[in-house]
Amino acid sequence: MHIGLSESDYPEIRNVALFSEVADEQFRRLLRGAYVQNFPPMIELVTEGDQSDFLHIIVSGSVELYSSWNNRETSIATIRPISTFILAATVKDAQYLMSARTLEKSRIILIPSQDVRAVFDEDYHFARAIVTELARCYRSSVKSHKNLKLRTSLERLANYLLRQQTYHNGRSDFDLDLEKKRLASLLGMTPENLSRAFKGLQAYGVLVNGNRISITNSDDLIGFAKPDPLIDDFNT
Amino acid sequence: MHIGLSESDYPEIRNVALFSEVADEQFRRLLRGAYVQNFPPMIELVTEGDQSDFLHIIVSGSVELYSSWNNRETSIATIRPISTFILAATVKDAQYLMSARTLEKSRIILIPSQDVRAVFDEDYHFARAIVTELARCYRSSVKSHKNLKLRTSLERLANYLLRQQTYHNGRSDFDLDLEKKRLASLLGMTPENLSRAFKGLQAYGVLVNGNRISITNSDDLIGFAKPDPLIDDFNT
DNA sequence: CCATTGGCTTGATAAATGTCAAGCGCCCAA
DNA sequence: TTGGGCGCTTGACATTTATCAAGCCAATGG
Repeated sequence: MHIGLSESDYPEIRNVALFSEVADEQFRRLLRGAYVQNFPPMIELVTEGDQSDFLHIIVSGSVELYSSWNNRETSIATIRPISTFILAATVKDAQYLMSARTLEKSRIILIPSQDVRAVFDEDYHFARAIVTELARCYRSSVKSHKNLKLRTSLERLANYLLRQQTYHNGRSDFDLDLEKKRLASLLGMTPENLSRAFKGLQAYGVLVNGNRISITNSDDLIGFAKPDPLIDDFNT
Repeated sequence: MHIGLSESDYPEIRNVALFSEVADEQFRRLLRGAYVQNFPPMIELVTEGDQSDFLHIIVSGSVELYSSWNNRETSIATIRPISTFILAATVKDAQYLMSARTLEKSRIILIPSQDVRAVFDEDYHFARAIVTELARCYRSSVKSHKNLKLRTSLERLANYLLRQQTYHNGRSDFDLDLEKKRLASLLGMTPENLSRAFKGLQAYGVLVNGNRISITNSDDLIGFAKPDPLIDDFNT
């Protein structure tokens, strides 16, 4: 199951922002102890509460970060290539705060956490990249917090759709890349409520047909959703 | 209003975890451009959307981080000495995502963001400390996210009270260190609802008298609140 | 092919939370 | 001293959201 990385994988990993500036020697050291694995869908990669052994990098597929308490479960984020996840636990050498599972067949690189910390200590560019990535994750968590506390579920859905539309280059039609029940959990509501919320957005020109979304009147939807770069932009 | 730092302030600042390991030369450089100011209560120190000019360190008093959207406002955290805030915007050279205001008369040190970034580039220990602090902030934001999505308002209040009790060394009586309306906002509810939530916790041995809280039966309250280190511990 | 499963939707209902209005009590400044 | 403002509480009510039960439909596997 565990397969060492081959040199042919290296260029791809170099493309991950975290590693693009690392000195060659340190880069090789990072990958020397690394594994790459292909996972089927719905495999639990990480369990909250466990000690952080590996930094994970998703190369293809998709991964859901989620968390449980008292028999309830909530989706916290979906991760798509190419990206790392659970970096904070790795740098702090602490317990995972979230669990992670594959949603589809996914290819994941695992780098031993201790190697990440060691290279952090030796390579300035890597340290800089880690700080940038951590700051990005932190800020994105704060945005998510604002989204949850300042908006109703209908507003969260409306803004989610607008973000998806942007992601699809502004097309008026696009497919949801997530099961609706997971989207509901991500947005902090029940699947039943999500169904009703989609109905509620018909009044603002949103048509739903299975996974297909059509936004017939962007201005109308924007008028309702009031998107805000300090909540909805992933890059600020 | 702006007052340069004097050398007598240095030892105090050294105690901030972020600076404890910085080389002396870099430490002096950081503080050379810094200011210290005393602010009255309810002064807006930082406005969301503004560019990050200074890293803030609170030396005494208390500061509320909050955010607004569409005429709604929510409290996100309260910061107490000695601690920094809004570090992520500083290291990313980005816009503030939250506003900050003093709650009481507070003493704040302001270090130009560019100096922070410059010293980060030169001093390894400082870089390490920034990463640790960022990871801590990120993880605390994730905990807060879990708290909001996995728990009802009554459960959030119950766990808040248990955390406060721990902070007060487990005493059965202690004072809230926050106005109730701010606590309500922090916990994601209205002041009216907080009043009723306190009533609802009477059944688990919580007595409220003004700002005074008495927890007459910790086990009972713990049984209801089900505190979880992965949500409620600040140090993991 | 059929039966089963799981995701999704819908309606009815319940629970949680918010809103509005009123009143109490405390603090502070005129 | 007193009047107003503000924080807090309470009650009545509205809205939002969740829960439960049933049914539809598409995908899947025997």
